[in-house]
Amino acid sequence: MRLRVKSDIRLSDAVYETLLEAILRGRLATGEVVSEVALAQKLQVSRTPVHDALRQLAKDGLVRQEANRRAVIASFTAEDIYDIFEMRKILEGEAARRAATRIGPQVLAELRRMMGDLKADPEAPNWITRWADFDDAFHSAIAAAAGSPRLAQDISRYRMLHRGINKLSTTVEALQQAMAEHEAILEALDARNAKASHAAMINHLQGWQAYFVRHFRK
Amino acid sequence: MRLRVKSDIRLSDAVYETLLEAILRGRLATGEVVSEVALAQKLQVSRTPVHDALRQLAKDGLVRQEANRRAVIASFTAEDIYDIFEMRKILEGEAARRAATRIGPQVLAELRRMMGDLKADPEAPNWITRWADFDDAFHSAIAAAAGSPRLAQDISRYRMLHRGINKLSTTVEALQQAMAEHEAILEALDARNAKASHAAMINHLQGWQAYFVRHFRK
DNA sequence: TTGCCTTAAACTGCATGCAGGTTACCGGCG
DNA sequence: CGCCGGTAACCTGCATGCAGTTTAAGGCAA
Repeated sequence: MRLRVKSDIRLSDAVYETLLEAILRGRLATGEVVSEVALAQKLQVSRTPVHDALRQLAKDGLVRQEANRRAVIASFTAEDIYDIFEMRKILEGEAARRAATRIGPQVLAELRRMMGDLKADPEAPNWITRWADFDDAFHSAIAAAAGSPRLAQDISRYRMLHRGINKLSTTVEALQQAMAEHEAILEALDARNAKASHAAMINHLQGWQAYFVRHFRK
Repeated sequence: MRLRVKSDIRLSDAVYETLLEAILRGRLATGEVVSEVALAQKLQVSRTPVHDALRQLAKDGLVRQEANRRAVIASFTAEDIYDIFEMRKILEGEAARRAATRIGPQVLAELRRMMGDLKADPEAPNWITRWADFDDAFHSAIAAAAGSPRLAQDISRYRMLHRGINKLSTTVEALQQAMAEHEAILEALDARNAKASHAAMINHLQGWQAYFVRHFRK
């Protein structure tokens, strides 16, 4: 692990970003215990900014940190996963509803283009990575288009939590299924149909929710 | 201001609680700049736990804290207030919907009792304080009854933000109006009518949203 | 007076030392 | 062989010193 200093002024922010990415990419496994001292050594900083960063991550729900004990990368029960998806359905469902009458045509076109590329080349070697990028762009764009900064931020938080636990290997079939659901959402947005957009998004997330809860293994 | 040491192990948690309460009670005004040094002296602790607490509050959105600058108690624009209520409508509306088929009769009865007490004695000297307690119990109970820990937590966060900016003196008339709306929600819950509960909650918050945005003064 | 510039005081972020509390290893006992 | 207890290493939370930045006060010019 290596410190990534973007344009952060505070060292503690850089540490936060670094640890966040490490967790989301699975380089820090769920349930793993990490000590401030060890992280500080790895990142070549003192314990202070590491301590700060861990407290921020604890507030995000990505780390559990009890007093006087080392931090533990959060692990989730099946109930947690279910609950996180419940929140995504509430928040992203509402975002889709609002985005239907607000999302810009050029954003829509860009999403269509990305999806078309993916569908056109299902055998590409980095297909899954590209799909993840598309998924990210797709959900972020809808969240942003809803026009509420706090809604977008909360959606981002729950998608982050989701990625933090996304260790199970999703099959290509599941992704193809998700793709079809994305397409349905895009169509509803294109038609500026708020109700249909809402329903399509809920349906999409419900499918993933069932999939994740079913394939959940500690 | 005085440090309240509940059963917190960490000093920084105690400082967090203390500052949180100070902000929510208006003892730290919005826009006020506070220095870690000054707070540390007031609370008789070193700067370290104060620093920690301020970063947590920043993550809650109650404090703005740029690098190398003193912390500023968050102030909100009219758009912020509108946005916070949008989130409350989304989250608490959904909570009411779910609570309709889940809330326990004894909880419902307790809420009814509190409301009855308030209605019976509208001239009590501490009526407004008691109303605030009731409002808190009311919304918290519904949030809890929805059965999603994360939904409850997010609702709590936005209600906290709301209280943080609730500096304008609400009139007794407005509270009476809110009381009637609460009654409507209770009736819908009592009837186990999810749709009506949802609508009543949204209606209630919409009323407050309009009220707050209208009476907003920097 | 008003505005600007200089400069000293004040403040934050980070490193580090210390005082507890926690963890883990190891030997002894059952 | 497993379990327990003691002890030593380790770790966290807090205090404090330092370096670099921000803030604010005072003086000078217009």
